[in-house]
Amino acid sequence: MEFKDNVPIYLQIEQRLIKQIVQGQLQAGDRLPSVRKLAVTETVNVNTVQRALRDLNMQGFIYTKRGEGNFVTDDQDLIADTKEQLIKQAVTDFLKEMQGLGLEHRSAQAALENYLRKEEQDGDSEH
Amino acid sequence: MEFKDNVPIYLQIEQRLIKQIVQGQLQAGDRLPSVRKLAVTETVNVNTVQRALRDLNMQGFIYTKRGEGNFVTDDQDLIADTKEQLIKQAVTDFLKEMQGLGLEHRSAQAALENYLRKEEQDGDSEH
Amino acid sequence: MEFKDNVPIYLQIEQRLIKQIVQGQLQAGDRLPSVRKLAVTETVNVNTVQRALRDLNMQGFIYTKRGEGNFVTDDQDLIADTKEQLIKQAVTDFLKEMQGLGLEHRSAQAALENYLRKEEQDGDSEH
Amino acid sequence: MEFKDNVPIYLQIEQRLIKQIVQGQLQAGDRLPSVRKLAVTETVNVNTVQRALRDLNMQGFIYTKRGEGNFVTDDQDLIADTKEQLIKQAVTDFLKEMQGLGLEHRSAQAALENYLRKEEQDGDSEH
DNA sequence: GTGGTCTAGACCACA
DNA sequence: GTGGTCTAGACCACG
Repeated sequence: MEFKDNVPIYLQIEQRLIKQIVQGQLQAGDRLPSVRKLAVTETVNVNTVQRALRDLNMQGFIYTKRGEGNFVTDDQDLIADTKEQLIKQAVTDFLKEMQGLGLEHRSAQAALENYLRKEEQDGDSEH
Repeated sequence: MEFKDNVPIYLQIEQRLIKQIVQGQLQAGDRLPSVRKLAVTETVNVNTVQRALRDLNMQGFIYTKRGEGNFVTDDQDLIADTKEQLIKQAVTDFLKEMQGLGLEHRSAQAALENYLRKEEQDGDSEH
Repeated sequence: MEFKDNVPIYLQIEQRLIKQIVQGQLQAGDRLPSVRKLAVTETVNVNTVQRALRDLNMQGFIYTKRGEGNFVTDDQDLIADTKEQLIKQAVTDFLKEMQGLGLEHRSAQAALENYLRKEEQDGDSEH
Repeated sequence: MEFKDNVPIYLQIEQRLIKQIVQGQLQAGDRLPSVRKLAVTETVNVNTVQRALRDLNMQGFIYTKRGEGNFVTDDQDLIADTKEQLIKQAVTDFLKEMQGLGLEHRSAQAALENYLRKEEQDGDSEH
């Protein structure tokens, strides 16, 4: 049983940026905030941000123009593939969590459906 | 933005035990492993285990018989309520995660359905 | 015309280690000197060495065992491919340099042959 | 182990000019571009160019006519000797590089021959 | 301004 | 011991 398995900050930053790209919040070609700005908003050292961006660079998610900044890749396939993979991960994580609570896959699905139905009923009273 | 997700160890132990109860792995009236045994299997200090058990006691999940050990509560309602709550938590976590990937609730549900269909197809070839 | 194009130290370290692997001075499975030892022998900061090793790791040339050290990959294909590529690079660099001196490829080759013939004559008198 | 290969700029300029002379791009008796023109094309300070030319003067590669400019030497022997020396340097550099990759001299030669044969095959399909 | 490199020194986790 | 992460601050190169 492993306790305290701290995800490194630079990885957290990477993951957050990847999500923003995949989600469309950061569009292809968009310029990222400067390394120093990110360091401030994340309340983290400049080097830590740079390490994250360096990784994203090597993974193809962003590209760097020296003296100008970092930009989101135009490789739509990469973005689509990543999104698919992240979704699959979220699904399996959910199923595993539910299994830990004693619910098999189809039961987990039923619980989700049940939740959504209730939510929509409540939602109706809001508009 | 929170880094450093240092969930205290005793809380992690509590959560794990609660899941085992809710899931049925630990049945009502079952005796828990001794504090010392738990300390070993969790590779953790005895005091840490004791703190976890004290909390579970206060929350009603277990009760202590002096000289005999700790036992799972017989309060089926509490167990059921907790299970329901944990399931709800898992569902909302899942939906939130999928939303972070740009999928609204019904899309998230569709992705789950999609995953399960594929899984069952592949699973058929295995039996 | 670009002057002063300083190759970063960490890249120099990477290249030197790759050559040692390709050349066989570092064999598959060999343990590298520790990060701190390398930092001393290269008279360079620990972080700089770590950056080099991290890159080599991602490129597959070495793998890390936490708490034990860094080891040369067993992937003989990767080593062979890299060697081939480095040789090709050396050849094209040589041909380009000779071209800058007014020698076309076959003339460059002739100059090399000429040099080796003389060298062997001189070498004969040494044994 | 030397890092920081800061070859002085004026030396780089000298070497480039020498190559141009040896290669025949600058013929015996040709007038060099003016100091100011060179300073521009090399994106460098005028003084730096002047230092390079002074050196070349002392080495006999060029001579200065006051009020007219700098001219390439007519000393064909000097040019020929220099060329020979630069070629030898290139050859030994190549051999040393290949040795660093584990190839002895004759193996290096074989790799060169191998490269040229392939190149000529590919080249045939291009014309 | 931008990013890139490097250092010195700290603290953590694994074994 | 090992490697991994992070910081604070310096200096460089590009534009």
